[in-house]
Amino acid sequence: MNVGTPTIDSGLYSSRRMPPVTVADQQHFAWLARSFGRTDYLPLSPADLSALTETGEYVEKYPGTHLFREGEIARHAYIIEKGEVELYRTIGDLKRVVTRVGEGTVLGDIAMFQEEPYISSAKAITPVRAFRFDRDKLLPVLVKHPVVTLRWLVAGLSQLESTQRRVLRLMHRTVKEQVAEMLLDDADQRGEVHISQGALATLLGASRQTVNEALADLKEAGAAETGYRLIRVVDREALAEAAGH
Amino acid sequence: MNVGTPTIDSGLYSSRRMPPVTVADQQHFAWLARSFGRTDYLPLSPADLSALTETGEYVEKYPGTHLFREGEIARHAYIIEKGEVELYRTIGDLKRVVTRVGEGTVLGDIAMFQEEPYISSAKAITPVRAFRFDRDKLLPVLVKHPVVTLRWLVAGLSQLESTQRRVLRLMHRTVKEQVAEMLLDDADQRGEVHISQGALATLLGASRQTVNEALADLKEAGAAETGYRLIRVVDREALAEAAGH
DNA sequence: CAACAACTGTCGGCAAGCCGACAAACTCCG
DNA sequence: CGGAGTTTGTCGGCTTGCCGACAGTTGTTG
Repeated sequence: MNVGTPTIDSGLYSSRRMPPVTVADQQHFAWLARSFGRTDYLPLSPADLSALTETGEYVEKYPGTHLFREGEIARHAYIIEKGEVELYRTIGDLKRVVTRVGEGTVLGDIAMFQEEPYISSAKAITPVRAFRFDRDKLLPVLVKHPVVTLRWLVAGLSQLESTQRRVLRLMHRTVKEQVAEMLLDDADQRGEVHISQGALATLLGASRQTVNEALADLKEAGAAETGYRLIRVVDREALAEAAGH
Repeated sequence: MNVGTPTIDSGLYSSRRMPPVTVADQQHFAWLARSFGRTDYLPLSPADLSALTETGEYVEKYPGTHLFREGEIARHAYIIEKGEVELYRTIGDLKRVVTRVGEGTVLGDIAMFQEEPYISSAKAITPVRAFRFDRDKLLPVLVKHPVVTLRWLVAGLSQLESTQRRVLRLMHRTVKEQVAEMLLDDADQRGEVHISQGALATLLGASRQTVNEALADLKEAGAAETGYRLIRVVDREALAEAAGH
């Protein structure tokens, strides 16, 4: 989503008593700034950013491992720098996927701020690199840096909006329409989506067979192609058509 | 359409010259504080609260009138003090209900913070009294009062959580289960829900007929009773049973 | 390279739910 | 009181999508 927003605040690295700023630092700062919403709005100050980097540390996760699990007391929030994470809840012995998220998404903050158990589990799908905020360090910093808090707020609210949109996307629509729209939304630069049809079905709350049938229709219409754990967008026009504009 | 919508400024809180603190003030403060999440967590200071009261004013809305409409540039956010508001979006010529909300809910903040058009329309269902925040006044106050911002953040995030829950509630469940759960969640002290079956159907994304059939089942099971624009919970146990625990 | 696990593709039977239609009941208001 | 508008209750026909089953394909691992 935030892809292609290369807004590096020029005056950012001229700050005072900081250690020499490396290229890695610059990338890190720019990335942190981007992650909290649009950069042209209430930009984060260098002080804001460096304060944030001291509220936690980077963690790396292999596919299949958990960032956190449902029920654990939330002491950390995460922001994904690279990779893909699946959020799910277990109800009874059923696993229900809440959503899949990628680069720039903030995770676990809901529970962390309220110091309650995590509402869902977060599992790495691909290799994941994420910044882990420490609650006890973060709160004082947020109180001292209101602009960062405001940014966080905006980021949280836009996530709320996209979830509301997802509600509407689920309601009143056939699986074929949902699949088409999902492909339009989630295809990468090459027009590919790397996901198994089963996982896609879980995301949409449909059965694997029905998703497969929908994909067969889309293939026949020349809108998409499928492979092993792969769906490729061939004709965006046709997909939009199938999604109902 | 907004004919006869009285925008009443309470006049109570026009300060800057430090007015005496009245009983009404205290009630107002307590209510504002409650609305932004749990009070035992990072409590709002009196200074925080009085700062907030100067960032907007009260408005009153008759049933059927709009607090704001989809597409208007968002310059205000609202917090409902009394009454019920329906959030909906129009897609094509279809009206889709996003949600219904009541006392304590914050509205329109997503769009306001980003200074973008409102994403959905907000219409009063019952007589509504709400506090309307003014963007231009609010932002400076938030920057100066980080704790308030943090509270706002927590409020926003818990709304995100309830929306996520709603996604799960919609998926994989029959209309009967959804109706039962909705009744359990939304019944008032007398165990009554005042809503037409048609409106309930729109909320759940189902047809009126199917909802009616589900209610007939629940009636037969002795779990609920129905009347004109009214559903009464008779047996919570049985309802929970029908909802799938 | 062989065996296994995961994934894709397809079929038929069955249930949930939508739609149009219509009668009966209820509210509101002059 | 009476009529208009809204809401409830119910029917049958039809579509979507779920489920179980199974065969074929692709990737992985020892």
